[in-house]
Amino acid sequence: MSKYHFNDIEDKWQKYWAENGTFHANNKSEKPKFYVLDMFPYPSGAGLHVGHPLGYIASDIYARYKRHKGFNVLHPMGYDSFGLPAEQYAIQTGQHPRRTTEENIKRYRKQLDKMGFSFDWSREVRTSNPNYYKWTQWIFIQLFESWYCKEHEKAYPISELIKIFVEEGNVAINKACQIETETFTAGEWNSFSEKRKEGILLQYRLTYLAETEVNWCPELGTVLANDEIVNGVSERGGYPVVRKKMMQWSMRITAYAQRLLDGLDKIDWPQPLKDTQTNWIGRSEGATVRFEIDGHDGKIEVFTTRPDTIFGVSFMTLAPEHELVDRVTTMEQRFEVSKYIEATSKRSERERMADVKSISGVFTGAYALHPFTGDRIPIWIGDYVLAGYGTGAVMSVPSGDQRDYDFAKHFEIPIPNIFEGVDISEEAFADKEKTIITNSDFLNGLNYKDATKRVIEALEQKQVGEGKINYRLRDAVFSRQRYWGEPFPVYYRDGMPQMIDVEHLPLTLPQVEKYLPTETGEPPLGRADEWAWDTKKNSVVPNHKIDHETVFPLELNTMPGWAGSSCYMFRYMDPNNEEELASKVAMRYWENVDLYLGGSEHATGHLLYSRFWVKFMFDRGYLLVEEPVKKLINQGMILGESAFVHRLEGENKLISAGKIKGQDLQPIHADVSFVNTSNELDIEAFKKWRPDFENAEFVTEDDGSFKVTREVEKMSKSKYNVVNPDDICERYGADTLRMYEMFLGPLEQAKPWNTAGITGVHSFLKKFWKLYHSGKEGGFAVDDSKPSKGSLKTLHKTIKKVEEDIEAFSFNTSVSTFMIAVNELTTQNCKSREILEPLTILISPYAPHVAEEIWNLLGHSESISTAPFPVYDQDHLVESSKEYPVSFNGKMRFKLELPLDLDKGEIEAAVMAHEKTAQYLDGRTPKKIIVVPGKIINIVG
RNA sequence: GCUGAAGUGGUGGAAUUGGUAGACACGUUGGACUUAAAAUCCAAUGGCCAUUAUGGCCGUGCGGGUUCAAGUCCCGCCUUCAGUACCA
Repeated sequence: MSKYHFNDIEDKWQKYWAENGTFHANNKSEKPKFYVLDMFPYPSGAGLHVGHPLGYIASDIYARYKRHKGFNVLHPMGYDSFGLPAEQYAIQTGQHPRRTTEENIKRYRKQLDKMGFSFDWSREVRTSNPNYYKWTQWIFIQLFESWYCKEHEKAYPISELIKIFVEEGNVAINKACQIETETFTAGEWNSFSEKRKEGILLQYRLTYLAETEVNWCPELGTVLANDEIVNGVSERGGYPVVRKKMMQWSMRITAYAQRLLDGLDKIDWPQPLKDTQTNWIGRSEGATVRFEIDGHDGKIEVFTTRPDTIFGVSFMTLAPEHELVDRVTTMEQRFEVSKYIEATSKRSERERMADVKSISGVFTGAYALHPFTGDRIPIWIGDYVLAGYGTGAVMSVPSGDQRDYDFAKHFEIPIPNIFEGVDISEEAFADKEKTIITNSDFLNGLNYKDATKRVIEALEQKQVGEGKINYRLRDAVFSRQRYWGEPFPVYYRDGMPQMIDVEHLPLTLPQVEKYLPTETGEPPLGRADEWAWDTKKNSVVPNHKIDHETVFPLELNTMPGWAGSSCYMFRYMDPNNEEELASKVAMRYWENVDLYLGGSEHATGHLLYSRFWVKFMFDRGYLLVEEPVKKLINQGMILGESAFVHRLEGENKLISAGKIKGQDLQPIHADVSFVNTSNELDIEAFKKWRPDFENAEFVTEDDGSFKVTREVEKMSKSKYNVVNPDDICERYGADTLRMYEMFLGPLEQAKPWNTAGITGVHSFLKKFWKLYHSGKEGGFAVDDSKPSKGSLKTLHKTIKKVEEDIEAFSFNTSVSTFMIAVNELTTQNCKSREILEPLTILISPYAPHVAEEIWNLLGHSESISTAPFPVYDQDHLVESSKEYPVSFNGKMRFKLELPLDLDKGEIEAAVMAHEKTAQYLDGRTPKKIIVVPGKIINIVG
């Protein structure tokens, strides 16, 4: 075999790896462990395009490298197989989502196998598999059975909370944990009915049922989380979203806000991603203040980050949805107010967001009382105040906040100045650092920091407010009105949710006729005939048996997409365990993910929820670590280069790119497979694909070719710019694909795919192959000859560089290093086993198939994966002497031939002794000479 | 608006701590082999000027600064991309 027949080699080794279980990780090993994980894919019907495997290739390179380095590597893969597309396909075709999902998974697996990844497939998990989602349901039950103690910043079993209620009521615990519910004594608690007790406990559980205002998407017939909405429309499909009140399961992620923030310091994640999570959590320090209402027993509570400006308050503003609006509005203003509230409620979220500039509001006629001066402060309603943040009410300080300022100007409300030496005639003054408070009684003359401290003390003393930390983070709605998701292990007795006993899990999805919501607006599970829970038999029974004594209705909602992906990384450690999510032994060994690769789009979804669940599981002792992932890398997206032909507006005439000059044109996507690397369109293929252009006139270039224009867009089927990895593997081989994807540019950067450049990497692999096959008649020729000094240097230079590059995830530059090495060794006609064997190991993480084949030809019976990584030997990098360039005023002046065994001082002395050197052009003498071995000598003046 | 990242040849991109800018690859041009094409190999390739070999000047988005020395550090701008957005 003298030619590089990549297809044969790849088939052979993929088969060998599968048969020998080469990449099976063992839970018991003397070696140190290393856990490399990819974000598992949703198996979509479109299959993989060349963009998808980028991260998998990078993680695979790292996994193989770590194996060479002597680690026991866990590198699993699975499928996030619950999801909306399969359900929508089911709605259209009536086919069960399980079936389409399984078909898609088969296709994915085939494509992944073709690329030669070193996944341990024996550990595969699928979120839609009952053996797996049993554990998702189990975690849900644990969350239900837990509450969060703010005082200790930790989750505890709900039984401990009940004990506290029985013994001392909830006054103390509410105060300590900053929970605001009705208070009761121990005696009262004990006299409550079971139902009432359950209702109270529900307000403390980490997952709870509550009527919440949710983002309802009528088109999708479901509720969406904040991170599933982009620009006011659904992320999937782009449908409008409206606010609606519904009874929903929620996750009390807000309990963990501070710990989620603190944990970021301990993990090695990209700074932009950490910043996104920090912003999302949105911690702000300030105070709550309670304003009494004149002639009314209610109080308006506000949150402010600027309590120091409290003497600048000239009005209060409530969100239109605020519960006090109705109660405080005076008779005179009632008409105006209801008119305003109706108008704002009609405006969709999207309009409200788009229209930030226009100011609207209405006076309620009521007045609040200033906590210190007792002044009457008018209470207004304005839609610039959001119901969902803080308390939904603000104390408006027009001199210190631009929005308050604009509102006051618009409605001609006074703007008292409380800042010393500041002109507020044009705009508000919001610079905390330069603030000196004036016209403010006991705060006069103080800066922001001192004034804040003083005013909080005063508020607390008068019991009208206190210092408070507020978070932007909202509790996560956990219910979805869908079929293709995890069913809740929940039935309802007397309207109160009850958990199904853990030993009767999983609760599996029932059959339904259609996957649409019911006519009455219930979720698809409302269509199931058999969806009731028999508490005696502990099994699902037909709905007509519901008697509310022993048989109860089951929850109709299913869980959201992120439920299954929050703890899956732990299931890989022990995927077939029937008793636990994973055994303690396995978890103690694998700890958590050492390296996680995936896209940055999961910053505020999966990655935040996962951290939340893991912290909870840690609190309750089910997990031994507090963070799921130690190091995370966001790979950049590979974009597509779409091709466009241009049609003359209103005519059946297509204009080649070079003939476009200012005509009215309509760009039309052309499939990129009809376009060659010089942007020439295959007109016949295009006509066949779009028969509507069969008779179109093609205005070509002068040479008769028809050219398209190119544009970089997201790679997608609908843009006809998808490049299929199978085709690339067929034509150039998986090794070429893998190396080329790495060579394309820095891993973390978004970059367009361009097949044209692939020949460079492909010819490198051919050269690499030829390095071993240049014997007589092209036979395999490696010998035991002593390597030349040059070859040794090439090898050790390569080891050093490649090792550094892999550790820094600069996979693109290490491919260049290989190219240089192979070129040099070819020039040197190197045949020495001492060089070529380690070189093979170096390349194997990038080009595993060809390396494995060569390794085999070199006479090894074991797979190359277990070979030890070559050790770099500095001695071989250094020659006996070297010509040193000497730099001088930044420009190279001359070169000096010096032996290399000199130390720095000796080299400096040698340079100083050289009479021409020791002077600058202006005659000054350098004070110091800096020697950088192997590179340059610097003279410092 | 806020936060973050980034601006280097025709193109993708290298450049370790401030130390020969443009590695490596694509593309382009020329050459070898071939009846021819493909494949392969060799050479040139930032710009401008000079050319008898040796050379010279400019050059990392723009304007300043620090330094013997700046793509890299500092100050002030411009542009692009991403995230987020009435968060009190």
